[in-house]
Amino acid sequence: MDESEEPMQLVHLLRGLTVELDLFGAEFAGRHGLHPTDLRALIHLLDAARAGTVVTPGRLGEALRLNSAGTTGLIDRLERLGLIRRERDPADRRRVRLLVEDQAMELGQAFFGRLIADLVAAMGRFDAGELATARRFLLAMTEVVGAAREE
Amino acid sequence: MDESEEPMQLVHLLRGLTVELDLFGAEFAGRHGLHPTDLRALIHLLDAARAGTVVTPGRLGEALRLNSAGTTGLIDRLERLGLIRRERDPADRRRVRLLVEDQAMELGQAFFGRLIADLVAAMGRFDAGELATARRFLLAMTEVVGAAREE
DNA sequence: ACAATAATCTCGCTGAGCGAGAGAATAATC
DNA sequence: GATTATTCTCTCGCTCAGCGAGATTATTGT
Repeated sequence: MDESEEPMQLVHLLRGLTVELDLFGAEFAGRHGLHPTDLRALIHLLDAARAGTVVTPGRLGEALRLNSAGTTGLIDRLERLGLIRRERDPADRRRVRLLVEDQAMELGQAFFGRLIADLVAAMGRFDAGELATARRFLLAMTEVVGAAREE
Repeated sequence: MDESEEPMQLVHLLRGLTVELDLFGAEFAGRHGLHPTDLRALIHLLDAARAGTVVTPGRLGEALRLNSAGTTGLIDRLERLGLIRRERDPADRRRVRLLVEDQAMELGQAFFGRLIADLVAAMGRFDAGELATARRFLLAMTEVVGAAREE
């Protein structure tokens, strides 16, 4: 591993950025009585809600790599905090739908709002062509990591 | 939050990338009988080893946001796995130095090696100017997240 | 010598997540 | 249309990571 090469600098930057984001999330979670897993679940649920997708315990557990027992515990926790609600699916009554409460939206806003505003502001110092390059770069890196995950 | 804006796409890309990297790490850890925290500790120790820095339990715990009891447990685990070794500092004998074993280097190589090679290869499809832009971009984003962590 | 400070470890505990399997609803096969 | 197979969720008992409080050992200042 040659540290002097430019690509290695970029690899370290990528890693450093993910570390910072993780720490940011962990600290936010801690301040609000959540666990890192709870926050990840919340993010997933909010994304799904915005996309209009139905999330069931099974799907949530799969996304977070938890088994069914752990997933039940997670949902119990979030429900106890008043962030989500269980509701039987009337069509297929084996299923349970997970619905996010308004309080969860607000929490998500508190978490992301400020950070996103700051990130977008920082992006303002780049011109359109540079942002396009950054997007291409991030897409390429995401693709590589995704591919590496499939062995 | 307007999804159609280009900056928002970039924010989501950043988040998606960190998620992918986290999952990659978690899956690697699981396959090798490690916990996510163990892997993070290993990365920290390997970085320090390459930089020639002495790592003590106190410093490690601070970096990972663990208290002293949790840190002791973590070090016990890593030592039991033969990845690190404790050694009293002869200068200040209150201190313990954490030394990484060769096996840990190999594990780190197994973890990073392939992924880094793939990432660097993907960077080959960008010219020098584009890579410089990507670096500036990542630096700017890292700075914003870091600043946000300090309230 | 004798506090005061620093670094690490021990003890007891809480709780997240796992494995195994139960319970309830739906789908498939005869 | 009864019986078996399948799907989704939940319960139970357990393990172990990490916490709070405090003990232990080493160093530094007066």
